[in-house]
Amino acid sequence: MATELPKAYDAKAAQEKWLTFWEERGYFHSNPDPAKKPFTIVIPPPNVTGALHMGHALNNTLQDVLIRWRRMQGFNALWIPGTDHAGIATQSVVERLVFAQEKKTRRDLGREELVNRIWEWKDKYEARIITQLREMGASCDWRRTRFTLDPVCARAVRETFFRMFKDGYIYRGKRLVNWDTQLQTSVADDETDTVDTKGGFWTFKYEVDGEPDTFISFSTTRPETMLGDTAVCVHPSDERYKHLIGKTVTQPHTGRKIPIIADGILADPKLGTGCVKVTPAHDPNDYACWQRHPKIGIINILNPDGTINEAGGEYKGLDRAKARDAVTEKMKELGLYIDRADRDIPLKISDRSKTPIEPLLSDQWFVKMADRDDGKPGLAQMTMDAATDGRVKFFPERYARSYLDWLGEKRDWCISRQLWWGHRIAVWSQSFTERLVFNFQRKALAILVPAGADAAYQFQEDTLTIHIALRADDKFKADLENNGYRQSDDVLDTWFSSALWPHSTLGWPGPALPEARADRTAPDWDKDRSYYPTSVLVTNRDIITLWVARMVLTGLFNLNRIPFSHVYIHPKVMDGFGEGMSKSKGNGVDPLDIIDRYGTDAMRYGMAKLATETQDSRLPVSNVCPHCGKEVPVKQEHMYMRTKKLACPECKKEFRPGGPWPTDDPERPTAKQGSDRFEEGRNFANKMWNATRFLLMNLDGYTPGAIKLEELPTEDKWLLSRLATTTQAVTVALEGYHFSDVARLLYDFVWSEFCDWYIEMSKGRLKDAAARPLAQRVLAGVLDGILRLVQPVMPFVAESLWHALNETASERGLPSPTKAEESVVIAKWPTYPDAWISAEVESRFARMQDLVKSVREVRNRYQVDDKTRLDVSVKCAETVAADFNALATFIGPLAGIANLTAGPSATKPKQAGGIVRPEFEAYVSLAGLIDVTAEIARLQKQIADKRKSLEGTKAKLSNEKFVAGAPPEVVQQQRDLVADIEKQIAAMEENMKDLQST
RNA sequence: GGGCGUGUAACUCAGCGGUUAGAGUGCCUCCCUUACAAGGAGGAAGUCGGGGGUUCGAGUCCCUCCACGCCCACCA
Repeated sequence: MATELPKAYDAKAAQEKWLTFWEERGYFHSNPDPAKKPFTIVIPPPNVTGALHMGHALNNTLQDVLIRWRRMQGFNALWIPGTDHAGIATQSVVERLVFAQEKKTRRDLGREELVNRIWEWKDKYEARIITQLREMGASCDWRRTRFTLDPVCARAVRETFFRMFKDGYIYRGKRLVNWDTQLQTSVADDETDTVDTKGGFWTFKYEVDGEPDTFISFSTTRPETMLGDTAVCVHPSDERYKHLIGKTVTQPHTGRKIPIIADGILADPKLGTGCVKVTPAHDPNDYACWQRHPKIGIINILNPDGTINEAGGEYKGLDRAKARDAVTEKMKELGLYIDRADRDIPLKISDRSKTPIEPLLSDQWFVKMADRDDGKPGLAQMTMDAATDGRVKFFPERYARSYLDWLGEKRDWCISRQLWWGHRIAVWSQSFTERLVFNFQRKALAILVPAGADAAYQFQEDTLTIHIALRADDKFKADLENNGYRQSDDVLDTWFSSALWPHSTLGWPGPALPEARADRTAPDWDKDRSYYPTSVLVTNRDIITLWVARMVLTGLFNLNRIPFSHVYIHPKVMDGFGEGMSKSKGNGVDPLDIIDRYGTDAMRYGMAKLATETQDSRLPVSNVCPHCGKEVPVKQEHMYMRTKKLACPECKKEFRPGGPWPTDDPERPTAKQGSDRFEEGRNFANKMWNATRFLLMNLDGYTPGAIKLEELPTEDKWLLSRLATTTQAVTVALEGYHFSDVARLLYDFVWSEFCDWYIEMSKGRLKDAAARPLAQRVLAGVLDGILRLVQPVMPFVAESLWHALNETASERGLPSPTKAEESVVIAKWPTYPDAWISAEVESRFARMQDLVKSVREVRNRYQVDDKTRLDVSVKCAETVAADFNALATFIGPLAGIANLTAGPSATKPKQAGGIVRPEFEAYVSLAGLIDVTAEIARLQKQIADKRKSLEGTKAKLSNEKFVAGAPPEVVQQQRDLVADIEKQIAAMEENMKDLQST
């Protein structure tokens, strides 16, 4: 006797149970295995800044679907999890926290202490992220969990930096950074906000040297930068100024003679006066101009605190705002001031200090992307080639373009960051004030650094600095430090370590050095390299340039092999108003809210469903009232924490809208969020649960056995045809990363075909002792296939049902039964014979469905009693082919079914609705119950519609161009259609006559 | 400014040159029928953003306009 399942699927219980089960069995752990082809994915490591959001839920669900599917297909599937230290983001989160709690800045704490605090934070959030991933069902190999700052990754970073440094790909250069004058640090672009601010637009003039009364005028929004002007620039083809090019002007505040130059990129004749002052050290465009015209020079006028430095002469020490006034005043005195206009100017503000950013020139480390003339490959070109020659393929293809366009600029990559949280740059430097000393030290290096040491040097001529990079912390590091060399304070850009992720996680460069061995779970590159290159990278489009391109770059640089052959870019989850989700907007949704309310399987199904080819997808959410459970749709004003309380329209009690609230409020609980987009998945899981429940209740006396297709009843043949078709389609969809199709195909087959039709039809057979064994085998066999197909997307419900089924029917399957695996996770991905797919059977079945639907329609329209309903049903059933005798119990007990035949019909199931002949007769015989007038009107309209479509089709066929131009099968299709419509019209007209005669 | 993408039912989305444009949710009617009310049966609901064009044939391809989203650049 089968165990009876509870009435509804309990997602929570299943999740707990199977997570433990899977892990105990070690299904997700992978070891190199020469007998199996590897299928590898590395997770895009989530930042340890906080909790996972819906974007992660989407990203990880899709990866898990692929991994679980490939595992079933027999691949050696490995999914490597991990997290990213996310330099700036994490450091600033912790700095803010420390300041909020202790009123201490990072300077108060010091480097070591701050870094310790961040490690504590990291441990906490990493654990939380891993827990969340596990709860989403991610089948990662947890024993291989990596962190971009752990010893294994650190070693890869150090090695890569060293190699690039040694080969001259890494160099020291100048760069304008966003300088925060209050925090006295540089900040990344994404740590700044640009706001329109009221400002001025000043116009001044400089007098041309040697030509009294000849002036050249220009405009600026930042007059104080005149102190750092090193040129005045016009467009080379601008007739107004052509004659002045090559002459000089005297910068009045500093007395410097500066040239008038021509630069077609910087100067735009149509803007302002057509002439522009050039301040290379304090403006990105001017800086670029200087790079094109290095002889004009570059002068930094700012101290790190935002005051003017000695280059500003008499203005030295003034704050930049005061300097602005003073400089302007001076121009007025000299009669060189023209005017000032009010103007809204975009002002960059530091996110953290909320003070204006100053562009400031500083020394930074760069990776050179351009082509080289020494025979070594140019990194950008090399990386581009991998995509153009198809070694790396993008899905959808169009994203290759962002990758190529961006790399095509071959802009150098600034890799140093003035932060404390990250991989500290392993370069020891010393600057000298005298060239002689510099040259001497340079020669003496051979003595300082012993032969055979893994060290590389660079000599920076402009600052008389020697840079020494070390491959590891060798013994002589102390000697260096004793001789005045200091390790750089800077750390590497986070993307530098993420760029190595596909090979650093596998233990490259191996074998492990002592510091890496300290990590007991360290991978072994010698063996694990067989997982490289990985199979597919699953990520979103925002980081194609920042991350994807750089992984390809370092993969090629370090290993001369691409890191992955496919890049699948999935859509973004937007809020209900079409905007991207972000912390600052406060419109994010917590996946745990969704899991809690709908179950993990439902969340995963929902994620798969929205992963369509082209579109970003909106996720409108509701606040679920914490008091009564009422769903209150989220409005835009609820976000950004603008609405602090909401009253439930149902129970009138107050709560806070869901969102990232900094503190709890016992008076006003925060609502969890829900979204009806996950109901489909929840219902689907429950549907499968109940289909299995039904089967288990009808499995008494089950015996396994092979089936022969030709001996099966039509509905079985139909079901197997649909199963084989669906299985093929799902496999193809997975191969092409069409996750939405996967979800839809599964849903349609299981619900609309297996449950709605087949199970209903099987009920009669299950009561019939003779027919019962076969029906049981087919049901069990098909359900077996369904669970396998569903497992990658909805593993928890699949596993629950798999085990339930194993209890009574552990031997099952089609066409021949086999012993089921102990878990659906490791079951084989199904394949079925092509020969099962039969258009003829499907068409016959469709005809039957049409008839049944018509009867139902009539029944519904006229609320007839049971006796009459039976009459209609009988009448209908009599018209159905004998091989559908299973219908007996489906539409009503059957009496005297004759060998009536209904040939194949071109009608498809979805075209039901038109009333066809046989059952029409039946209900016409119920004349007393029918509203004849209404029915006639209805028919008339239907006939008119048909006529119209008939005419259209006929017109098409009488068009010579169509007959000649369209493909023959299309023409034939149209001819069939005409015949079909004519038949339908004839039937309806007959119906009409019948009706009129009543 | 450049690039990419999107406008299809009340909402969220499929549909990728060829029958009468589909699904889920929501809505309306009936049904607690021993798998499932998280269910069953049926129904209403769309000049496929506007305008041109190509084609025998256009949600589907081209042009253009209008809205929206994302990325990159720029705003002396």
